[in-house]
Amino acid sequence: MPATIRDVAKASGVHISTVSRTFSAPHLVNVETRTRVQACAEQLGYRPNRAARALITGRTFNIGLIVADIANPFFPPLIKAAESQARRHDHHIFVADTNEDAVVEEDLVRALAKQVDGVLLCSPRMSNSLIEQLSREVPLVVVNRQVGGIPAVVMDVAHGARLALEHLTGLGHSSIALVTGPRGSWTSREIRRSAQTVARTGSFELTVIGPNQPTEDGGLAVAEQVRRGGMTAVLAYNDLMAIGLMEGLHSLGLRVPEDVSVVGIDDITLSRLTRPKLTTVATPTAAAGRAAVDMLLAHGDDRRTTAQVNLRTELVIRDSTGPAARRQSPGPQRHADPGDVVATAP
Amino acid sequence: MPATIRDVAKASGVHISTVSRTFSAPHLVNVETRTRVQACAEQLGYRPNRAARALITGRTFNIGLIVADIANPFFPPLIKAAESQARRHDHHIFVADTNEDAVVEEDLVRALAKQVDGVLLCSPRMSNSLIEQLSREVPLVVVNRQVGGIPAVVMDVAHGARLALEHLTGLGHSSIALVTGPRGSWTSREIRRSAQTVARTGSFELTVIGPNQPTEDGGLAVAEQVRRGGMTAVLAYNDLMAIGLMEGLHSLGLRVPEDVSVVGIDDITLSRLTRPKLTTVATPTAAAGRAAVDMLLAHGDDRRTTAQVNLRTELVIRDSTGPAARRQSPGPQRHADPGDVVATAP
DNA sequence: GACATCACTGCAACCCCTTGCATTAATTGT
DNA sequence: ACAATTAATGCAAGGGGTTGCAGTGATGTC
Repeated sequence: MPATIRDVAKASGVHISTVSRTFSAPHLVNVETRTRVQACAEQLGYRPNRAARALITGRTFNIGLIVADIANPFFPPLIKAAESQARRHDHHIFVADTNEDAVVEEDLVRALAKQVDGVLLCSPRMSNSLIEQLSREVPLVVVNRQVGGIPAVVMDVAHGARLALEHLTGLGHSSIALVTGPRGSWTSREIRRSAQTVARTGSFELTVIGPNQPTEDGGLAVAEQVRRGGMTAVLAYNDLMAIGLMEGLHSLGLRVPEDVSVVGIDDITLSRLTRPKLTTVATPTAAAGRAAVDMLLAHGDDRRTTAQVNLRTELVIRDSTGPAARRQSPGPQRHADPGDVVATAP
Repeated sequence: MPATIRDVAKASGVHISTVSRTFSAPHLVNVETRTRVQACAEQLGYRPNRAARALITGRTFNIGLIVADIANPFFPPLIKAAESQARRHDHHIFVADTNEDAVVEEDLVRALAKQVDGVLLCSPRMSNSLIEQLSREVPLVVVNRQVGGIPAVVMDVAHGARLALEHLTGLGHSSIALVTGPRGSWTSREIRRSAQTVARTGSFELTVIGPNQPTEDGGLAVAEQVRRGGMTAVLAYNDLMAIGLMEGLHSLGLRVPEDVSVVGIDDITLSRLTRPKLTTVATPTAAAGRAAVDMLLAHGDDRRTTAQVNLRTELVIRDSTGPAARRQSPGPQRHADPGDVVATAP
């Protein structure tokens, strides 16, 4: 039904190649012809078929962006940043949501493959080998993951976790729970690895709880375990879980931070609105989105560019952490009076 | 670099049409040949090029979904519902974000046009005529908008606004502000139209403030105007604005609901976490997502299906509304003790 | 044993567009 | 005035697939 290049050619009495050039290389066609062709095209409502064009040129000017859960406030800033960076290079971003499902994830990469110039795989849940295989089908940049020689943007959550734990031990906590994320999450493994390393110093006892759903419900679900285990502090895989956990603790009659201190990771905007405000490890999500787009686009021009971008995280101390209970400390200590106290990573 | 159908044909010694059938109509090819072809394909890492296939078949099994702001928690439930409904029909959803920009919106529809079987246009900001024009380039379903004969899914926010205002007048408010949304928003116009109709009964005075950015900042920005105007109640275009407004009022020293009552629209999850919890008009976002996908897919099979789906909204009374100030009422009245009181629309 | 039927497979046109090359006409240089 | 450019356009071969039609051999029917 929509007009094709042939219709326009017929209407304006020129060969289709002339119509084609009118749109993709206007300087090659005489100004008179060009205006006539444009007029016909306009009147017929003709638009070049981008899919057909891409079939030949190999460029779509689209970028796919796959996230584990679009409802997680962690992602929007990343997506927005990627979008504006992409727009700067005349590209569009298509977002797809995997629902934390590795199978859906694979499916989506394949669905996007030939419709985009490359895919940004954010916090993927699938296996390394599958990622490597897919990277042979479509240019890939992974975010929050390290796999083989694939371009990656990672955040040093390991360091963030260390900062968080040191903050907690500094407050006198000696029994700390680590609430991990979903199976397949590289970030979760990194955090765990880092936490176990820190724990090996012997300054506190670490209890690992997981894997869990990385949502508020997931956090809420472990509240009971934390209570039973008698831990006085918790580091959660992300803010959403930390917030859910705080709710759960509250409904169990435990106060935060008087009875239990809670630290999240991500620093989503919501973490500033909870009561108490959440202490958390801030991750540079916008920077990650920009960097990922840049890597993908650069990777097209010259091969072998920077294979990995590392971004630093920092600890944002708010009100959900305080001195360990059962100590002679004079009650909850409040940080971050008007603004936030930020301990920058080295 | 990736293998094409020709490579597989050569490797397995058959014609490309046989390879094609092996993947798109396996029952038409002999089981021996088929397995041989599949083996070759597997070994070469061949995947049918979906873009090329779509060029002929006209079907991509993808659906585009365009939203005004992916960071607005209003959208994720809609997106998720659309996704699961789409998956049920073997389709994938690609989401694009317009940043509340009508020009970007148009651009994105065109970018998606030939990569998808249709586009769900959620809360569009562009003009009716442009929407009609675009609908000739790609099948369209609009959500939260009525335009010409284009399939639409709308929510009766007009009724919701009426419920909210009646709730407020019932509490004795006689000076109410309506904080509208962005220019170009059909929903905002509907709310305004409805509010003005209700106001014409003379039971209260309505002050319209807007247009505004439909974000927390947008809400925060009008707090001062509300204070100066002396309104005792506000109906905001959406929850995000209502929440921003509450913050703004708080920092101006006004209490909610004692000094000012606030009602939002959407019932995003966040509205249950604020303090006080937000009274709001709940919109059936998930149902809208499902309905939109259904309409798009049905529209393909037989023409002239239901041209419009209307969804009902309801008022959820929480803690951000109370009796009007400067009355002899005995202080803030609390509704919704453990659960929420829901006043269903007729 | 002649003929219709059937299961496979190949052929070639086509989807919509781009692009290297050839062709033609107009312009420039000397 | 004639060769050499240059500008504008047409031609046709793709890009990676699908699909109606025809051809092949084998099987079934009576």
